[in-house]
Amino acid sequence: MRLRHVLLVLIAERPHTGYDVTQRMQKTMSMIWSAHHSQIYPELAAMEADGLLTCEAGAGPGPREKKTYTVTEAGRHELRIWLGSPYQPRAPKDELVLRAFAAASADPAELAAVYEEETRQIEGRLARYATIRAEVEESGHTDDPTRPEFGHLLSLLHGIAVAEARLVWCRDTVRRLRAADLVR
Amino acid sequence: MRLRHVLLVLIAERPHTGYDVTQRMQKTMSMIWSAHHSQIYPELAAMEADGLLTCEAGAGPGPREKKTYTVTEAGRHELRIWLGSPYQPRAPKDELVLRAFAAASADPAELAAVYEEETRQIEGRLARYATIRAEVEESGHTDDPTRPEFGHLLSLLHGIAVAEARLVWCRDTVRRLRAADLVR
DNA sequence: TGTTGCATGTAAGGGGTTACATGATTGA
DNA sequence: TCAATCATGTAACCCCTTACATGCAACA
Repeated sequence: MRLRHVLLVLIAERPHTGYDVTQRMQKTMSMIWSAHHSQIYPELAAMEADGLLTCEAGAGPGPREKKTYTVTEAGRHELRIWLGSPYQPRAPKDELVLRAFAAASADPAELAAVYEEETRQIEGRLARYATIRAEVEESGHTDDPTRPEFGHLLSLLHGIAVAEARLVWCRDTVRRLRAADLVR
Repeated sequence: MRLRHVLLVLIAERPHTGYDVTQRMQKTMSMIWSAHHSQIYPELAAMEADGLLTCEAGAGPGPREKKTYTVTEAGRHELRIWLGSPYQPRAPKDELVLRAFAAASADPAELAAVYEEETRQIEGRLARYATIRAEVEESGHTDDPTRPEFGHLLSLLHGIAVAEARLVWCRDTVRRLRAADLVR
């Protein structure tokens, strides 16, 4: 039931439609979580049935109604319980690291190219994070723990820290693989 | 088809039984990947059916035969193809970061306790990584790209780098949450 | 007139976790 | 005698991705 908590977090900030949630996941929230609308719409309906959300329906642009969801008191309670509960990490499943693990079965030059491309990707991501960070900090609410921006900055700082660590690792990996390729 | 590649990587090093693979995932490989035996046994059977593995069966300790799998030439080919193919990252889904994102809906002191516990967990993990690193480096094969230890060290260095970055972030997050709690 | 954005839904299938199930050997 | 280790399998269920499906409004 992890998506349920993601949806509670977002809708607790302010009311959202399923479409709004989908957009936020694809854009600003993409370094934390993502989900497809095909997963979001049924879950929102289930959460309403369970009393965590209420729904206000109105005329929509298409053939169906547009539904705006709001968190109920029961929903806020569930959210607080979850936020204080012990954290149980999932096993990391990282294909990039798996490939490094398998280096002995690879062509070093080919594998080095994969990590070189990844350094470029991470550099781009870091640039985007820097832009978002400037926007969030400009809001002036990042020291107020009752404001969403406080938490947004925290998660952004995580994204930046981990991306930087991976960037250094990727560069070192390219260097080691190139050295290995010369020896060969 | 991601588990398939993990199994190819491990069995390409040397023949494994399903039990061997399960053990390695739970122990030394846990920072890269993990899977339960209920997923591994059927996948090994499917890979044999697809010609990526061959299987040698003998008397086992229990009611069923013990099966040792070896990678075929087709399996090694598939592995090389995958290692050189473009990397497409999955969306990160990190509950710890999601909680930070939701800080505005949390009790700051309670949330700080969650991150304090996580710093302790990471410190323990880093100590275990250091032990494994010493063992791998002692083997003396970490500069030879044809040896499994070369790749093992690379992935271990990733685990260490990311764990250290997260540790710094966790400590900073505790500090920010405690400061917020005082203001409140 | 064709594409993008808004807005909501269903269906099929892949991947993963938890639980159920069996049974021999070794060591405390 | 009780627990752990070795060893393999199935079944139910949950979560997620990909693809199918509809239709209006605005803009180029």
